[in-house]
Parts: sequence; structure tokens; C-alpha cells
Amino acid sequence: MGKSRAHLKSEDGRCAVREVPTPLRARTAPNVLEEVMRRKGVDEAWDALEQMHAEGKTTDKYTVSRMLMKTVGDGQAHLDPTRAYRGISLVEKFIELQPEDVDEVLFNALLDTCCRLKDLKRLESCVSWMRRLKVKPSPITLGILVKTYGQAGDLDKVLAAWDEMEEQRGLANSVTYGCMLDACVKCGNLQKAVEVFKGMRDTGKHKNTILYTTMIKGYGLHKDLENALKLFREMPEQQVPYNTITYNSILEACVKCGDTSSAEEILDQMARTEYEIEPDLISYSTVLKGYCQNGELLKALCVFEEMKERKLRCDELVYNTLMEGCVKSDDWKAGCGLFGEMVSRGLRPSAITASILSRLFQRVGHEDADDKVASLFSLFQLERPQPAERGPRARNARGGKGPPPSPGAVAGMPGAARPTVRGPRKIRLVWVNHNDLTRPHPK
DNA sequence: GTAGGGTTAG
Repeated sequence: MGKSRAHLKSEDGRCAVREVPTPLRARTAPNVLEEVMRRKGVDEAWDALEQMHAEGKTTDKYTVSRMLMKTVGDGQAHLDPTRAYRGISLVEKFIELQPEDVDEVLFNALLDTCCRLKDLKRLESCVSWMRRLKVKPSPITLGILVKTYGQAGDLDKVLAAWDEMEEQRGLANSVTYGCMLDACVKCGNLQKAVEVFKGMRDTGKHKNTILYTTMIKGYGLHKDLENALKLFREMPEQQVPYNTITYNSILEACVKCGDTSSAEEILDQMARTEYEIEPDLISYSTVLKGYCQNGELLKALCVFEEMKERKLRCDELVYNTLMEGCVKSDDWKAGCGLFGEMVSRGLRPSAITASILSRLFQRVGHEDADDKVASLFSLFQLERPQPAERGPRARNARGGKGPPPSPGAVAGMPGAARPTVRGPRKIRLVWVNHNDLTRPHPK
């Protein structure tokens, strides 16, 4: 067993095993992994580590933690669970073989990987292993724990970890606090978030943009616009700078509370008075959504025009939001016009688009609303998309994330290969002008 | 070699 193997720790922190006769070979082992990772990629490096484990060769915690981080990416890239679990297993193997060589940083990397995989069981087994090996958790460990429990919606465990790890809490920095506030907000416990935030503010610690923004989001979710705005206005007084996310969060709070005029004012402030911040697609879409929800379709269309003037790439979501606004305002002509424009711009309507259109036709009294939708799709030579999946993968139907279903898959559906084209002429789309389809038809 | 906030709709 690896545990019985004696280890030699060299000055540079790398390890050699007694069985390896040439110190040179032993010392180059970690570099071999780095080299493989650099030249052939991290998967090959895991292969090499597996091979080294089989041969009883050792490596160091720095290399394996770098390998793990590289495997799970920076959070932007898509996480591949198979590769991540393989990384976890091989790091665990490393810990089994070289338990004297592990530290808190390596465990944190492991815990963070479990967090990204949303695997609470694995996380908890790593925590107890950490305890058994007497590796002391740091405030970073505390942050990862509350973050993981927070994203799982397990408020009791968030609070338990925060309460129990008193020493780490005392050493908490702004990132730890950020994890905690976000966890409370995600679990819907604004009260605790406020308590932690106030405690932090009273001691004068850690005032920053992220912490304020998290609290604004929390108030927004609780439809407490008054307090959200209060914090928003407090930021400049406290010399805490805004960023795009802060603005988008307060805009979302205004819209959630139905206060479109505050949203408009803030968007205006963002566009005119901030030098380094430009409203982005999300800022405009949020305000646009607010108008649509309030039945202020014309104002929404004005925002839409402004977005185009600013050369923002309006996506399927923007069009769906606007068409939803047409349903609310009983304007089926504008809805169809938007559909035409969406298609002519190369955007791919989804099942959600189809269901919005169906409601649009129902609203104006068409009993054969679904047939009308089918006609509209076939008019633009489009297959009508399959209804959105239910369950956890349903978000793939949201257009933005995940690959679109292949046309073959749609065509392969029984009965879907040739969608019925029934009475397309019943809908007179004479006013569909591909150059300007955004305004409701005058007549 | 480790940790925090925003992605719009049915």
C-alpha cells in the first residue's frame, strides 16, 4: 500500500519515494505531469498520473491541484462531469497514497469541484476525510461550504456551517462574506443576509460592489424595492462603485416590482451619466420586459428600437419577451410582425416562441390557434419546434443555452416530417415587410 | 495550486 511507503520531501516541496533509485528521475516526476498537461492536455496528464500510481511513483499536491483546476475549467467553460469525477477520483487516490503531502488548499480544490458538480455527498465525504487527516479548514473552506449548501437550497446546512466554523468566520474576508450572503439570498433568507451584511458594515469591513449587488438582488427577489433602492443610493455615498451587474440587478428589482418608471430613470442614468459603464443587452432587455409585463407595448418597442440603434444583438429571448408583450396587449399583428423579423434575422424560434404565438392567436379569438401557428411557421419554411421538454433539462428549450435540437431530430418525429400546411392564407400576412416589421400595422 | 454577484420567457 502507498501509505506504508516512506516519502522524502525535497527542498522544492516535491516528493520522491525510496524505491526510486535515481533522484533525478524522482525529481522530474512532477515536471513530467506538467509537461504532459502542457503538451497533450490535462486528460493525458491524468492518464500519466494513473500510470505513476500503478508504478508507485509519487508526485506533489501543487501538480495535482493544478490538474484538477484545469479539468474543471474557470467556471465559464462547460463542465464535463465525467472528466471532473475522474479528476476527483485520481486526486483522492493521490491523498490515499501520500496523505502526509496534502494540505487545505488541495482539499479546497476538491471541495470546489464537488460544489461545481453539485455533489453534496461527495463534498461531505471529503470534509470528513479532511477532518480525519487533521487538515485545518480555512475561511476559503467555509466559503465553499456555504456556497455549495446555498446553491442546493439547504438553508439549515448553510447556517450550521456558518455557526460551527467560528474561527474561520472570524478570519472571513470579503469573498467568504460574498459566498455567505449569496447563499442566504439563494435560500430565500433575506433576514440572515441582512444580519450578516449589517454586522459586516458595522465593523467597517468589506464594503464592495459585489456585496452590495448581492443584497440588492436579495431585496429584489423579496419585492422590497424600497430597500433595494436605499442600498443602491447608499453605494456612492460609501464610495462603493457601481458596475454593469449592479445596474442590471437594480433594474431587475424595479421590473419585478412593476416600477417601470424607476427602471427607465435608472437605465437613463446608466446610459448618460456613467462614463465607464454602458447598458448592455441584459440592461435593455430587463427594462423591455418590464414594459411588456406592464402592458406598455409601445414603450417596449421604443426600447427595442434603441437597442438596434446601439447595435445590440437582439436574441430570441428579446423577441419572445416582446411577443409575450403582444399577448398581454392583444396585438397579434405586432406579434406576427416580430416573428417575421426574428426569422428574417436568422434567429431560430423555439417551442416557447410557438406557444407564445398560440396564446396570441387564442387571445384574439382564434379557435384553431395551433393551426395558425403551424401556418406561420410553414410560411417561413420552418418546422414547428417540438414542445419544450419538461424536467431539469427543460432549460435547453430556452434557446440560449445548450445545443438546438437537430433538424433531423425534429423531422424524424412521427408525423412531424411533413407538417400540415392548412390554410396558410387564412392569416393574411400582407403587412409582413421584412425591412420593418417592428411596428404594429396601422390598420 | 483553492472561494463570491447579473443571462432576460412559457
